[in-house]
Amino acid sequence: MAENLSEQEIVRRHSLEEIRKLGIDPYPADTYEINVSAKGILDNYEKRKLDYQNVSIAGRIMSRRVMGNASFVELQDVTGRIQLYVKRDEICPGEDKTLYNQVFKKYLDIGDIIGVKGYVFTTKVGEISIHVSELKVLCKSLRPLPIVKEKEGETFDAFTDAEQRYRQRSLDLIVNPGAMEVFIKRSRIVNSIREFLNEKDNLEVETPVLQPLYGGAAARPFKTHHNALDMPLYLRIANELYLKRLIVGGFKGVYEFAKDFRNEGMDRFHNPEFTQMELYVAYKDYNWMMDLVEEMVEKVALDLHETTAIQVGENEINFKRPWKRMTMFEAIKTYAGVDISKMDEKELFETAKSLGVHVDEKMGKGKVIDEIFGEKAEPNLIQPTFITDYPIEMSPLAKKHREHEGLVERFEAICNGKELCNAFSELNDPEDQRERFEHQLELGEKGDEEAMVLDEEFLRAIEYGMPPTAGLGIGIDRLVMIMTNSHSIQDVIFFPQMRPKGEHSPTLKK
RNA sequence: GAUCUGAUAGCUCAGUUGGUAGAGCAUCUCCCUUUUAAGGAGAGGGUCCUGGGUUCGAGCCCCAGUCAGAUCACCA
Repeated sequence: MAENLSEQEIVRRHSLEEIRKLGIDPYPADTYEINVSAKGILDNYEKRKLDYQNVSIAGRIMSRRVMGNASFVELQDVTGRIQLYVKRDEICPGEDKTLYNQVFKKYLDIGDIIGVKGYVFTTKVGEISIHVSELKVLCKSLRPLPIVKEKEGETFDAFTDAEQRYRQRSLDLIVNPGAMEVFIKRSRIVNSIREFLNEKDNLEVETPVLQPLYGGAAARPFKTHHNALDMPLYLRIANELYLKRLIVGGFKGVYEFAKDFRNEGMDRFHNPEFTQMELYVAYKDYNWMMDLVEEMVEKVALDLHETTAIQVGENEINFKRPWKRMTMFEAIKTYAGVDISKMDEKELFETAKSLGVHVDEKMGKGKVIDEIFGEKAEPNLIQPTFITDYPIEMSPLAKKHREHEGLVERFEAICNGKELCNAFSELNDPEDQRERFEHQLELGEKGDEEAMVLDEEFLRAIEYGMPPTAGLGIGIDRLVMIMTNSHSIQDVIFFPQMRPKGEHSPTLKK
């Protein structure tokens, strides 16, 4: 074991032992009372000096400048950093100078966690600091920390390696001042949505993650096994079919922030587990749902940024209501220059090929339309836009369009060239639903691995009768990416899935 | 899955035509009572991602692999 340790790790273990020998517990159990934050002091000290005569604060040592019998320390808490002025004769008022000379100077390191008490003052050079009168070791750190420094916006020795940041998120959060920001915003976005939906009298619910049949989306699932029941179970790819059963049961509006799992590729837009918020509201349709989505996302933007205009990459995106609305056919006509609304399957294939859109013989009519849209129209949709009325083949859970044959009452909101949410007037005709499932089974037999399976329990539920219902699924990770101008989904998920690597690979020990 | 790029000290990175492995910070030692990306001076620290190959000699060239990033394809 010991021979694997670096010099610095050995030194820190030695310091730990020395601290113990001096009778100091390097990992004390009792609470440390804190009455102030780093940011609080920096923001308010000038105005309210008297309030900072007896401060108590704890945090991590991020830098240290020892000047003999006086030292400067940067202490970091959750709000930021504050400088400490540690003077030997202040923390060691008697003859015994061990706490300063031994413990503080020799055995404490960058990365250790300490608690201090003292008063706030301004140094000669004008930096607001804490004059320390008491210092307590709260946690000894055994690994050296990357030292990131900043001056006038320039960063030195930044800990930027994306792989390291994702694999060691704790470290990322400690040393990169902006790292917490995105996750705090994520939490605020979720709160904002929850607040919005609760306000409108919807009920937050929880439905199974482990499902005997997976459904509600076109995707390949993760499969697992229940030992006692000796049966396969699937990690949910969506919770749609369960939430609709609750609507059958009589709830007016239900929603769930659901972790969904899809056994597919990973890239900057996809993580195998991701969060989706699904909402179902009885006696409403997709037009009503569009209004709701606009209102909700506008509120999220305002809650987060106090403006509806948000810079995302090179684009400024404005979520102010109302958003543009166009049918899928209109979008294709606008951006690809062809009117496909009256075309049969053969004409569609020819059109797709002439547009240079990748199609193959296995694709049905709906799939071809979707391909054309996805390649020609979607990337052009930067400002939030509702695309409505999708081909029926692609939407086995959506209600047939009240006017147009071959279409369903479905919309997606597209933003920055990517889908933001997906919604429809939910199919509540049980016989139609059964036929759609059967069609999916046929697709499955032809080798479509993402085809849905027939869920008899769900059919039984809607045979009792589900009121007309509007349903919505909105990708929370994607929304957070846009709202925080994050380039990759890995930047908005604390622990994105990574291939195990090296000696610390999480392997099962049996 | 495909293509391109990358992996060197705790961190950020250099490393020339193939010829003793480098810097800054961090660490260690000494000095120092208001410094600030780094107070001053000195010292130590390496599985050059892994495994083969070519060569008198490989961090560097060749082959295979691992992991990551970017782009593309599929999915939210």
